[in-house]
Amino acid sequence: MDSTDRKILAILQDDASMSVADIAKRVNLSQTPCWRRIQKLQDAGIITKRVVLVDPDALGLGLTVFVEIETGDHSKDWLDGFAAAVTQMPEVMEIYRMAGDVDYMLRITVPNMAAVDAFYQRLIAMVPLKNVTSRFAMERVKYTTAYPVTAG
Amino acid sequence: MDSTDRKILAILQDDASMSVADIAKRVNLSQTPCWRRIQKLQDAGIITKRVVLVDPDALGLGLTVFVEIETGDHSKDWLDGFAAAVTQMPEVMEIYRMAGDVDYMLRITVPNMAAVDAFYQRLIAMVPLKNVTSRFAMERVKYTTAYPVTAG
DNA sequence: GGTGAAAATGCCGCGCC
DNA sequence: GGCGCGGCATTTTCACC
Repeated sequence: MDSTDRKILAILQDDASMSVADIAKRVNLSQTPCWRRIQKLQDAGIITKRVVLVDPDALGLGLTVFVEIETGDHSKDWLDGFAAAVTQMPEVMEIYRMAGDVDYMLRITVPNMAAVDAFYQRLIAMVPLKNVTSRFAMERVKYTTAYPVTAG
Repeated sequence: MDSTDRKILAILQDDASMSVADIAKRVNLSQTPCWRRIQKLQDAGIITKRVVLVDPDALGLGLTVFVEIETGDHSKDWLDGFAAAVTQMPEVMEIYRMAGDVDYMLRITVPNMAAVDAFYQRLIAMVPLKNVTSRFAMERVKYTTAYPVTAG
C-alpha cells in the first residue's frame, strides 16, 4: 500500500459519496487505475464497509455512557459467552476487552437515564459481575471513524 | 420520521453501497419515493456522512487506548482551547466531556506503545493536567457505527 | 405518496501503451 | 502500472396519477 492508496483511503474515510472520477483527479490518476486501487483495497479487506453515519441526537439517542466491567474469576468459555451476549445488545456500540483491573469497557448509546438503568438491569441479570462502573458523557467533543493514514 | 425511514436508516447504516432500487424493494417502495426519503434524511441532517470503514490492523493501528483526563481547575476558555487542541490530534478518534471525577475521556488508536508515550508527552506538554490515566485494550470485541433504529 | 420513463451521471470492463 | 473509450447500470429529475 503506497502513498496513493493512503490518499485514496483518507478521501473515502471522509467522504465515500465522491465519484471515482473526482477521487482520481485528487490523487492525480485517471479513472481506471484509481477504480482498480479501490477494488483492491476492498478485496484485501482494508476497506471493510461502506456506511452512512447518523446523528444520534436526531434519533433521540442523546446519552452516551461508558461502562467499565470487572467480571471476576471466570473460565474462558464463560467470558466468550458473556462477550457474545453483550455484543447482541443493540445499545452497545463498542466493546473492548481490557488489560488491567477493568475487564471490559463498553460504550452504550441510549435515549435517557431510564434506558441506562434498563441496560444495567439486563446486564447484571445475565450473570453475577464483580463490579460495574458507569461513566456518563456530558458532550461528544469529537467522533471520527477516519484513521490517520498520512504520516505527519 | 416513520418506520419506513427507520428501515432505510437501518439498511444504510449497515451497507451504503446498496442501490436505491434494492433498498426500495426491501422497504416495499418504488424507486423514486425511496430516493426522495433518502434525500430528505440527508437534508435534515439525520444522515450526516457517507464513509468507508477501514480495518485498523491493516493500517498497523493495532493499539487502542482509553485516556481518562482530570484537568483540574481551569476556566471555560481554557477548557475550550484544550478540547480544540486535542481534537486536532489525529490519533484521537473520540473525545467526550464527562460527568464525575474524570473530565475528559479519549479513545486513541496508535501503532504501538511508543506512540502511546509520544501522545502522552505531547498531551502533558500542552498544559499541566491534574491526572491522566491510560487504559489499554487487548481486543476489540465489537465496534459499530449503526445506532439501533428499530424498536425491539 | 406512487408510477413510468427520460436525461444525466458514473461505473467498470476492454483493448492498448 | 497506467490510459481512453464505450456499453451499461444507476441515479436523479421529470410530468402525471
